[in-house]
Amino acid sequence: MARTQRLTTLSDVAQHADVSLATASRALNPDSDHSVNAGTRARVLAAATRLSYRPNPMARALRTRRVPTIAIVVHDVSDPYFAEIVRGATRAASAKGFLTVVCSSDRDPATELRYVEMLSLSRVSGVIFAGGGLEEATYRRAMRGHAQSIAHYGGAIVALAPRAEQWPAELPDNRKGARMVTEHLLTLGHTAIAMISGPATLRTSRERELGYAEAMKVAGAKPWVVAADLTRGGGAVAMARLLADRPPTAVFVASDAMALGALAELRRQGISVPGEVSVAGFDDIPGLEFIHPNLTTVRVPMAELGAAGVARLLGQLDGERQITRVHLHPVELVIRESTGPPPAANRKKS
Amino acid sequence: MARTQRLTTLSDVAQHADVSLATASRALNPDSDHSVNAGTRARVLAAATRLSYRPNPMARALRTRRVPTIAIVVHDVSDPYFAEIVRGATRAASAKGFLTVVCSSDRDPATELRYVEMLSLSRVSGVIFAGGGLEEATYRRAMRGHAQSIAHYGGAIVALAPRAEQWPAELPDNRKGARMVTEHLLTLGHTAIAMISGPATLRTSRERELGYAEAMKVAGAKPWVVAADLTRGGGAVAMARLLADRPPTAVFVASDAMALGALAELRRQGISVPGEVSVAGFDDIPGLEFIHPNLTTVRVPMAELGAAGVARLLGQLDGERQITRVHLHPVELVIRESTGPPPAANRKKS
DNA sequence: ATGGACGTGGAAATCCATTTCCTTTGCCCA
DNA sequence: TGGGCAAAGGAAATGGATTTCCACGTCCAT
Repeated sequence: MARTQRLTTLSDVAQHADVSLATASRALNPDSDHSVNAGTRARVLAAATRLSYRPNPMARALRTRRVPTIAIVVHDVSDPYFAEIVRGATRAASAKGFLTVVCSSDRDPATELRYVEMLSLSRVSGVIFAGGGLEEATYRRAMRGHAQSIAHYGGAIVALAPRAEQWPAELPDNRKGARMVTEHLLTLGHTAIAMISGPATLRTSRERELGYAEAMKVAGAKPWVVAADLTRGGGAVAMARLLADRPPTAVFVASDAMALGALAELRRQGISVPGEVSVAGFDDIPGLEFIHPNLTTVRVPMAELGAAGVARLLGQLDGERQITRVHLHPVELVIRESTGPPPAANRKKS
Repeated sequence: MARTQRLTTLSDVAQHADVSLATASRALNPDSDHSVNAGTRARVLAAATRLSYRPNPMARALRTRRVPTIAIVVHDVSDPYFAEIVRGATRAASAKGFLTVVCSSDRDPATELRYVEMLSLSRVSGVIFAGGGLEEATYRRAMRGHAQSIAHYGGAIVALAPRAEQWPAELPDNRKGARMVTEHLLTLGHTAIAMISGPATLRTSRERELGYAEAMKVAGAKPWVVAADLTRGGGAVAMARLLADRPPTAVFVASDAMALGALAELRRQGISVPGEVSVAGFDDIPGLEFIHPNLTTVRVPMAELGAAGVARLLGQLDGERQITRVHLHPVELVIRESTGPPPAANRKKS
């Protein structure tokens, strides 16, 4: 097709600067332990600029056995939670000269495994797992195999959600966040507080349930958890189920996506929020201030999580010593409009 | 850190199969025009399997000057419109054994240009531009340079939004969609129909404005366009501006993101939708059915656009003949709750 | 019988930057 | 003044696959 034109190589630069290949390389990579005379370096740099030299990433990758690319595996790029993480990660990565490949498994474990194998074969510098993994034996075995081969060639792995695999991790403080938001509801006077949680197989769900249960226990209130799909639709279905049963005065929803669905279902049934039922979410995805009522939630620093994952990964590659396996990122309660005191009738009871 | 262990190389395979390096390579890549004896090939294949040989992608990339990855450049991964496109593209790409790198410029032209240069140096197989470009001279010159070097090494380029550069493109039928939605509002009886459009520098905005203007002209109504940032916040600001001026009875907003902001502003001011003002969006981003009122909009097949972009790109790489430079994808009017007849007072007037 | 085509295999060049080893030079100190 | 050492430069090996060029043998046609 299009004729491939020869770009300027290091040896062109070396010739123009009248030095050897080795010296040219060293002049351009000052990190090396081999020093270069200031004058010589200046000559090389000048030649490089003049010829607008760009090192060939493939040659460099072949020699250094490292691709300047990191991968990020998510359940769904279209989910704002993951999208934000990706945003933070790509920004941090590109600042360090790394490209980011995004692999979206669409919540299918087989797809995820296929991706990870592909990544391991491509010898990416590292893989960031933004979402949780399954506990299932086949999945875990396959994943362990891939993780091992990644480790074999010197690739790094970082998780941004709690996982069975004991990988280095940058995690939001799920448990504390759940406790905080539940305490907020309790303080408002609620006692019939239900929780809509994610799938039981996900550790993130379990951590958030734990925080909720702790706060409820301290207050002497009875926990009441419904599991749902981690999507808007899942939230709507779960809320319908709660309402059909014995309507709570407050609902803690384990993710904002689900909370949006729950809110929609409440409106569909003409139930006022927070007048009759208070709703709180988790994550603080962007745009919550544009929906009605503005959702009370727990802010998870998603973009920061992504950036921290990249930093951690790069640190590992540089052979930095790992002090702790898990870094916990603080979360913050954001009180907006969707939570308020329970209706008078209920308050009397308590 | 982790000692990088030597993996089996092609020369290991060649030794075990007792053939030369060249023969081993040819046996494993049957596409070559150099034939290999069936028996010999079997020996090589057996050895490869036995040693669980995997070709080193870096070495291969260095030699063939091509990496099996395609890049997709977006304005903002967190924007649902782009997220959907990315979803469609990555899925299609991975089905063909390609990885996808996502580059999010965060709406900064300089960042975008940096990315594109990086991509061109990395010799990615192709680049998909999901968003529009600027008209500004400096930007266009730089972009032309990068595009040329991509073409030089045989990389492909595809656009998913109208751009000044005459690249092969898979585009939504913006003009028709805008016309359709405007006609819908006119049919409902509106005449004071304002449009909140995106930045004038974006061709997508201009195409949508064109469709709107056409429909308005046919109906003998006066067009009235306000430009805004292509974000929720931008939509809110623009709506506030419209309301402060001379409130229209209907507003066509050129993107759902902006429409969400506009809707929020209307609610903030206590204006009922569609009772007092009708609102229609564009794109049909996912989740619209969970916001209130459900937004009338124009469905753009975003994921399909992404997939079509990948298919087009791969076709180019295979040297397929391009019949037409631009493929137009049909859009569809989706009437939901946010549009209705104008209030009685206004209807009398008309 | 000879020239040419074709099928099959190998040696070596190639892609291009990084990194070993050396060698040379200059300086300091004993 | 000679030994030791550091600084600075270069030649060549290295990473691993693809591809070019060449050689050899076989078979068909002239």
